Amino acid sequence: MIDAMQHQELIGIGELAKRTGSKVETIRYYEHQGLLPEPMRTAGGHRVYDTDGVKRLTFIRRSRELGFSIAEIEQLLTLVGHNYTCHDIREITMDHLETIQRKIDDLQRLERVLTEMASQCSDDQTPECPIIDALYAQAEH
Amino acid sequence: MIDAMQHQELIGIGELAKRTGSKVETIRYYEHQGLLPEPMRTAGGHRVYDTDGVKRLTFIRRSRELGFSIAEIEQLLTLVGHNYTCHDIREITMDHLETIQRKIDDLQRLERVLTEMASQCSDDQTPECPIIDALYAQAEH
DNA sequence: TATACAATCTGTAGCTGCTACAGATTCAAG
DNA sequence: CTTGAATCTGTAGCAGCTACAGATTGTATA
Repeated sequence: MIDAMQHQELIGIGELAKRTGSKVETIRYYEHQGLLPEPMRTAGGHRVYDTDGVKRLTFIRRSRELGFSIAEIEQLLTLVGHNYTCHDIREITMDHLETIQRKIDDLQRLERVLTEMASQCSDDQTPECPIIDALYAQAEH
Repeated sequence: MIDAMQHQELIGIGELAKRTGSKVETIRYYEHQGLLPEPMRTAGGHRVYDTDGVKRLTFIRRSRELGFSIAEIEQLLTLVGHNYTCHDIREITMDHLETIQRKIDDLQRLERVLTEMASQCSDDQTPECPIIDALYAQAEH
């Protein structure tokens, strides 16, 4: 039992930031948002983290890199802490995937319209520009 | 000369919003940001717009729909007001296009990674999930 | 004309996900 | 013990709106 409380490496917020590729302010922000629990403190009030802190923040950072929102990460972390199934997790992931695909579709539409517009430009020194004309035009439908 | 100052239809901010598909608050926001000039007022202080207002706001709204930022729209409007060439306008458009293409690339990378992850899920009721494993894993490089 | 109700007014706070200060304190090394 | 780096709290800023609150104005009907 006492052996179970093994020596844990304790680190400050700067070291945590370095190990997870975060910024110190971002860590405090996550704490404030409830993504990270309030850590232990030194006598002077500085935050102290153990390896659990590193793991949790790594999870958060990787999730953010994959475009999950703070709210989605909260969901994931809550599930992970309670009882989750692979099915639950996959569902959240698939929802997120749909959001991303919608964004891609939207941007590709913009890309097509802008490319088409630019292709009609003379690209010379005259003040006649089909792009400007198009922007002033009322939306047709 | 006097004939040049023809009867202009004057409308309130609500009607302007309706005609351009904006919200009233958005119009005031654009004014505050300097995209729209300060309009005339009634004796009581309500904003009054003419057809120029409609045209300018239409321009802004169409530009926003195409993803141009407020700053880019300011550039475009300044050019349009001064002396612009088709070349100038096309350049701003091409810059914007590049930004959009970068975003598409980023999102497509996410899409690939997430699809790959989800494909490895058993999608069943067990608490073993390759997505969670991947999120906890340290980034390799 | 009186009244009611809609529209508009200004100003401020909230959203997302951080980032960047300021000014005070604490920690660690020499 | 001193110095300088790290950390502390709290607040404001970024984009592009949106959403109030509380006061005023405009307009249509009785």
